[in-house]
Amino acid sequence: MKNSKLNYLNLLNNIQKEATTYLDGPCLIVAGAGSGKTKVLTSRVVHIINEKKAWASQILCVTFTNKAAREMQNRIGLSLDKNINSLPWLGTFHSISAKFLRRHAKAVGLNSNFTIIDKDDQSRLIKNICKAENIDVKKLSPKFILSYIDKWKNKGLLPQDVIVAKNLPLERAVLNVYKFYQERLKILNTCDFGDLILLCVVLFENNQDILNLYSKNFKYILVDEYQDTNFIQSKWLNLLTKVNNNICCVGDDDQSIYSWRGAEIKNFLTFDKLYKNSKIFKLEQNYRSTQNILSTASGLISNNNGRLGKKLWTAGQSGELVKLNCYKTGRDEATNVSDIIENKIKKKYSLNNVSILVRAIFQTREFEERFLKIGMGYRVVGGTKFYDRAEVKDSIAYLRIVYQKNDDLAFERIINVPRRSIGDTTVKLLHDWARQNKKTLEDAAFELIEQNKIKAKAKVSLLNILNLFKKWREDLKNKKHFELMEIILDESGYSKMLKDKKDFENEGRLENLKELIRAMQDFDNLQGFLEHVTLATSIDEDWNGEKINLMTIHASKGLEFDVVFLPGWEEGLFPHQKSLEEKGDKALEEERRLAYVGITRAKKEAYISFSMGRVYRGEWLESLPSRFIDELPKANIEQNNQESITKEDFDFNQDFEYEDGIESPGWKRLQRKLKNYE
DNA sequence: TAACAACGCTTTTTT
DNA sequence: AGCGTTGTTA
Repeated sequence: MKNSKLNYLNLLNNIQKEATTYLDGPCLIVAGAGSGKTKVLTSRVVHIINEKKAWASQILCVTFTNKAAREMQNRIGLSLDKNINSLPWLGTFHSISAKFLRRHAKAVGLNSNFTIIDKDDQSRLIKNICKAENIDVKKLSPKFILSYIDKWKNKGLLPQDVIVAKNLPLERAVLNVYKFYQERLKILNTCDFGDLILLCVVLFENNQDILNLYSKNFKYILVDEYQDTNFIQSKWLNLLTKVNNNICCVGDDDQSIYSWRGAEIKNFLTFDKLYKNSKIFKLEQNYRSTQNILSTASGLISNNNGRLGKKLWTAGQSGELVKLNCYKTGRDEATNVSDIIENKIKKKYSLNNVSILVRAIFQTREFEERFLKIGMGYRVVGGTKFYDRAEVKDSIAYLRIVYQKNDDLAFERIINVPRRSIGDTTVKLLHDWARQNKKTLEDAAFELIEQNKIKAKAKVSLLNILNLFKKWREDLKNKKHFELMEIILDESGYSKMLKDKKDFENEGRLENLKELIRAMQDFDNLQGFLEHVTLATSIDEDWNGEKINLMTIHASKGLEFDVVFLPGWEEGLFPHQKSLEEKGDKALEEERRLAYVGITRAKKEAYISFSMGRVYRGEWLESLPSRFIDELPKANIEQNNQESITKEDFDFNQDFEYEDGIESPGWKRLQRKLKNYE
């Protein structure tokens, strides 16, 4: 044990060691990209426990993604005694909040088995409200309403707290919907993402005893990615810090990229105002990237104003120059990137350590098409999530309604899937009654059947499915949750529906459901599983196999790769037009930080590229290189002559199919493969 | 109620 | 261009 104790401190540089061992009182660690912030955070936890300053259960550790949480959990587990291998209070803001709320649900008007709803459900609920209130969704779109609600929640405002100026009728209308929305959520015993955090704050503010319980318990609070917290999260933290005043926040102002989600960099920049006598540490030695990569990133970010300011340096090698390539079309870009990977990268690095980082997720498509064509393995991190697939969502909706009978959104989703002749008219009937009586759809169903208000055919099937719900709820008591899933899929006729419709896709759908049942076995109970489903991030998906990674730059935060490709550096795409239109200069700086995050993901090699035009929304658009390209320091960049790229394209005969002109290794391999099939 | 056509919106980023 | 929603017809 002595050994491990020495070990974790010896692995740190001086400033990291200071930051790790400074335990008492608030502190802010400004940690540049690749400066070992996760290492410091985990070492801190280990140090607190080793020094017997607190038990594992007295440490609250908040991260932004489940992946980050898991990684920390692993690292901490490795460095501690066998008998303490996990922190019960390590997780994302959302997962920890859910834990608080389940324990004290009654205090905020919920039942402890509340369900958490996602964007889809939110949207459906808003649509229902609009329908009932005769609001024209074309004039006031659910998306618009939701963005407002989100914004208000991030600022800690429930409907009664929102003040709208008289001359803003639109906002008043939205507020009106917000009121109904919150009311409905309560009746359905559900919360949305925003509620998880906001309701915790409400809980703590209205129940000093509960707040005291926790703020006394948490002797140490650690927060990762602090630059991306929003107002309500910062308040959440502040409340919990009340008794012990030991909060340690880690972050990097240059990596603040979530302002559109309500993140307030102000939290980070004014940390010392909120927490008096706080200590600030700056980690500036970078252990990740070569000097050239680092200088490129630094040069770029130096164009931003209002930075806290830090100078990243490395003791490592200067490495290769950062490559800057120009292509004629988006397709050329994809082709050439795949060729570079084939010719050079693949020989030196594992594909898992190669990543293509894009501004917007649709950009991955061009690359996917290329990789499919040449048979190169890839994974899209953050594309459609497994749990977003229709059949998976349907199955989960069954579980939800069984678990929690108030979940109207689940009820509505599956009541006529598979078809049971419970059509729109019947559902509307249920809706109207439920709304008038402030009850749920299931209550409405029972009541209206009683009153004989439902047509014979629908009535029979409705009774039938309601009985099944009842039976499954019984099953839940004495069967495993994944066994229940099989029973439901069988008895509801869902499996049969998929099997009967014999098209090619349904095979895959059945496979997905098998996978779903398998995935459920990783969880102890239904509640744990359902919570995972909604709070899981897209980044949580498979990391097995030798594959190139494709993802947005946002999704890449906190990750690192040997080689990074950054395509699509064109005005309008990066920096993105929409963001500039909405927020102007502020947005430009955030876009620049995004570029900075992208470059600093690279350990050994970085390739930046742009194309002179690409197909956008079905039509060809000429484009200009991104202004960020001009901001890259020339000394660290190798700019490739675009002539050599374009010439090749002019050479091949236009009569051929486009791809016939390509003689890349990947293309040749594909040809070989096709031959082998013949 | 299912099949099909017409329309219109999309693509910024996500816990 | 491609998808999902809405409207029309049998």
